[in-house]
Amino acid sequence: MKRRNTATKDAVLSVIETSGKAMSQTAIEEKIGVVINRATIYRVLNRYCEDGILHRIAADNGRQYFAICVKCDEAEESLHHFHFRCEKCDTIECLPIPVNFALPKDYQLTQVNCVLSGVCKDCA
Amino acid sequence: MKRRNTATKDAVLSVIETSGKAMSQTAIEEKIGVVINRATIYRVLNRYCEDGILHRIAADNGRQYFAICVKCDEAEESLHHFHFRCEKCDTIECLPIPVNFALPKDYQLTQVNCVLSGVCKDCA
DNA sequence: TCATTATTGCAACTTAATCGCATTAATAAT
DNA sequence: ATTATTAATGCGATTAAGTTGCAATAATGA
Repeated sequence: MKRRNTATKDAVLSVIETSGKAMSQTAIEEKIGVVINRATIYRVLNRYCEDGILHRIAADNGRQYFAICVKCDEAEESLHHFHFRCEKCDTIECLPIPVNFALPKDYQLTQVNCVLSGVCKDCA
Repeated sequence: MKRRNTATKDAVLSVIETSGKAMSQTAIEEKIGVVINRATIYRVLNRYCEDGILHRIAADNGRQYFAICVKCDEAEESLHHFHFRCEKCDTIECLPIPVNFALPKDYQLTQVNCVLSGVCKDCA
């Protein structure tokens, strides 16, 4: 399944890059300027996640947000940082705060999802 | 809005207590033994959350889980612990690991939701 | 025992996300 | 440059989680 370059893919990534934050499908659709089908946006986002370009954050509002992780090319450990979801502007940002924990014996880890919620500095 | 005692309420709480873990509505409905409507279970769970009996965990699978927090009567800080979601047995447990972080200036915190996922000790 | 109103069940609804399928279009082969 | 292959897209339908309106039921207090 070799990937092809399309305007849609570029546009989606560009919107997220510009925002500098993690975005939901809805937010991307609103900001992207052109009309792109919802299913297509989700498929583009899922492909980017598979390819390690984006990472997915499951927020406590039950929705998915997608972020470009500047450190995704480094160790997996770099994924272990906190996210902050602002309830006012509906965005999520990656905080430069590492998540530290020691899992009890015999537990196998596959995912870390730490989301703090409240009001961000821009909306305070 | 004074609360009334019902068999349904007791049964729901009892199932969660017995499991010793956080449970989803689906899991509760399966384990509870009697037929209780989905909407009713959600309403019971939401009421328990309002009353501080249960707390709600938003898992990275997009679903809600409900747990009896033994420390809910203590300081709010006690809520800041990690949860572990086992992908095999579909339960979430509260880990005795505190979540530590220092929020950047001007951020206001209202929620902490930290979920680690993988395989728990019982399923390993 | 009766009145009040919280609780419940049912069906409909909302929202997030996915999926099947026909069509379009990016890339590789000729 | 033309054609063949198949990834990507749009559309509509579908799934799943959770909520809501409303009428019926039942817990509590008078």
